[in-house]
Amino acid sequence: EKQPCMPTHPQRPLIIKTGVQFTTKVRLLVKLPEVDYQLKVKTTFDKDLPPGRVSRQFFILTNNTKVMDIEDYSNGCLSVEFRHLLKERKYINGTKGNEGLLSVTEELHSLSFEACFTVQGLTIDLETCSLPLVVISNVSQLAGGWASVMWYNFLSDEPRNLAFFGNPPRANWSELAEVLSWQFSTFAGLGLNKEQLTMLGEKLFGQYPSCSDYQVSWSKFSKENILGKPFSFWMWLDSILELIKKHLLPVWNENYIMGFVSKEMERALLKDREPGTFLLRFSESHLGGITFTWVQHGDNGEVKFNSVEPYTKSRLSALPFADIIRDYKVISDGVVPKNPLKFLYPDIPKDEAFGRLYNSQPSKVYPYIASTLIPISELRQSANIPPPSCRSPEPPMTPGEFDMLNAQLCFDMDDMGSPYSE
Amino acid sequence: EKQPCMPTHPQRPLIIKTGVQFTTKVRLLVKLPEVDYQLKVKTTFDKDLPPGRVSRQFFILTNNTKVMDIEDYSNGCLSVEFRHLLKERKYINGTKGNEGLLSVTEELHSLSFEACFTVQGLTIDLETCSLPLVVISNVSQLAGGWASVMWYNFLSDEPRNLAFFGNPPRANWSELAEVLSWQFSTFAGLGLNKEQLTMLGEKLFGQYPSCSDYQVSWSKFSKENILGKPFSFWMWLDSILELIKKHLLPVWNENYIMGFVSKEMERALLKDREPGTFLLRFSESHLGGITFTWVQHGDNGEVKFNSVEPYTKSRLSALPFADIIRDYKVISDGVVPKNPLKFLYPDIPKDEAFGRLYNSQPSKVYPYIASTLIPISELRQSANIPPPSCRSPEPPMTPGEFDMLNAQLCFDMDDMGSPYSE
DNA sequence: ACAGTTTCCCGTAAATGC
DNA sequence: TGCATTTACGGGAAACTG
Repeated sequence: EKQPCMPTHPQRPLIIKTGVQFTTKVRLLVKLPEVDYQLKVKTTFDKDLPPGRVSRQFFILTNNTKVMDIEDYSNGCLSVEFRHLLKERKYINGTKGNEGLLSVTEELHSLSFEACFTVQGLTIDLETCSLPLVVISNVSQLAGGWASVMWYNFLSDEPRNLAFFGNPPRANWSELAEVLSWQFSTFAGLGLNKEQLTMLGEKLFGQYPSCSDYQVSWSKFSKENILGKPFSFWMWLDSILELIKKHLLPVWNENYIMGFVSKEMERALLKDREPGTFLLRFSESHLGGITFTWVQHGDNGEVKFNSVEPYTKSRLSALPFADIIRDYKVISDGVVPKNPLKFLYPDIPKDEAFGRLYNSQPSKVYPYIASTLIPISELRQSANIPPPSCRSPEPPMTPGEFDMLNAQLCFDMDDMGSPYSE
Repeated sequence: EKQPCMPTHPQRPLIIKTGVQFTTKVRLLVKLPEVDYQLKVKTTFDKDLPPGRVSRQFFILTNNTKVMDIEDYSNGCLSVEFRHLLKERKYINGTKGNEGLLSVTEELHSLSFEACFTVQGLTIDLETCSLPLVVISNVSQLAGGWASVMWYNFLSDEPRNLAFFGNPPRANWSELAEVLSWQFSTFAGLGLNKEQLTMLGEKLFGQYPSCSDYQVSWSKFSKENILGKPFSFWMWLDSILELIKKHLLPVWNENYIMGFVSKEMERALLKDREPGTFLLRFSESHLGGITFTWVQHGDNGEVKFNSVEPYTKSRLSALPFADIIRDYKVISDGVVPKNPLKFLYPDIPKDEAFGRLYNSQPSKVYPYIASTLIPISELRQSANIPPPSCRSPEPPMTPGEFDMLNAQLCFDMDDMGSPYSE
């Protein structure tokens, strides 16, 4: 009869941050005969939690009951706004079993809603509760929390299995890929295409043929670090989502960022292209970085590839990415600097692609001389040697432009709060 | 017998921000005969405030009494740490008189400390209170609050005149100048010299001969906007202090920033200098900006001056100022870009002055090509016309290098809390 | 010592009050 | 409506805590 849902961090529901206010909506689905009846709803955090399961205990700071008025009732929806959830004592719960191995973002909580009313001499108790919630204390934990929320709602059909991460199930890659693409389409506006997802699959499984029924463990997805890197697969992917959201939105949505391409594939794609052809790719070695790679021909006709040092959020907040592409210059030994970027892969003239996205105009600040920042690379001969062993022949592949899936995803997080009622 | 003082915001004592913890120290100056006596000290905010004088009322959130233990007592100093001061109801105090004209940063408060103890059958009550305090709710009010604290402690000899800003006295320019110089020396490390102070005086009084006994009103100092500008004199000066503190500290302390020079003076200084001689000056038109002006010779031998668009904190956090000076380039119509900055005024070769301060080295990020941001100006002929009417002859003046006062200032804010005892 | 977690709090943006 | 003031909270960093 009631439907709870949990918007908190925009676009990342079911995550609550301590000290930050959050809102809850509860909807009464039955029509009450008495219209002027005032329904009091009480909200409790972690109402009847199995003790010893959770190591942190929280409570709601503000008044936890609210009256559902007639006007609220008219649209059948009661909205309650709470402020500030605060941490209390910690259970030192024995650290036995794998409980102790759970991180805070794997610890699931819930909100309970209770109401009681009398109709025609009949006393009716209503109770419902939210989907599992993750409680964080700093935005730095948001990515980890969101991984949990995704994994739970993607792989569990139980409404409230707070012990889910004691033994989390694996995901089929083909289904996980859909979830990841959907992340990009809701978070950034445009999902991932087949090639991009293939590259992500290879990051998880290695260079196997794209057999799509591998399984991914929760640990591999978001807990273990990628081999040789100090971050997990999801942390890496989320850093890219954040980068897109804050600094690359228009470029991403114009579908100009190939983004997920292995270096080998990148070279295979570029090698037969016009010199000055470039593509945009996310850094695999650092969190939240984007680089461009362009192809050029050396003096004796051999093909050379160059990639700039990836741009991170701090650089991009000094200079928008489209302007970097417009203004980027390579200077070598006193020659007039030139922009090596001519065609966005496969063959779109740079200004045709990015023209509309250029931002910074020279400001008119009379009597001063306007000044802009120009990203510049000094290219000495020695800096331009191709890496030792990367001339292995690449498997041929149809380059082709991106054609996005735009699949109608049946899994829609906006509805996550409503799959059941009591 | 007790001395209260008030460190809160580092370097800006006597300002308390709501929601941010602050500490108070109270010292007992008499030696008590009974050594093992425990002294309880109670702290009250705005204990006996004349009602109707203050429009906001605050209270201390945490436990406001603390015991002074023997070990605390051994160094004669009790330190109490409080958390979070919160705003309560506002007096709507009639808005009569000029009370209504006071801004929050002019509203003075105080902390009272009380203790009671019995020695040899004699009951002794102790009470003391702090110097006037300013309560702010956001760092954006810090500059305004600090102006008040300075003005009060500089011009009032009363320990606790909370109505001070109902009719604040004027300051003698010669004394105010010392306070301002002292601000730079405590805040940034190096004070202001005579020439710099003269320029500041002219900003306040106009182009009069440097008669040093003008008086500055409180309003002119920090309330009224500078003619034609959307900020007051102190707001402007404080924005520069902040800029120095965050982005220019080494350059400032090396005494390389002339900073406060009128444009006329600047031209007079530069006009006979070697082409490529430049000086560093703070923007007068915008808050927290620094620019450099260099002299060059035109085709037909005439002297030309150029200034870049001032660099503000956002630009400087993308690129340190010394690196900007090192890398700055002017490009005009396809010519190889050149750095026009050669000698720091009067004649120090640029790299000799700034060499030690250069930061960013091309990062080694194999296999990527390192990339840096270069500040660049495109100089077309049309952009280089001297402003309409600024060729009036300048009064001659000895240029000379900076020789700082380094005056031993007798007014030391660190001791502000201790000038009286009960 | 150290890593996971929380607290602290500046500084921008938005909301609120007058 | 505009300005003054407060609140909100992201994000970097320090502090905490087992």
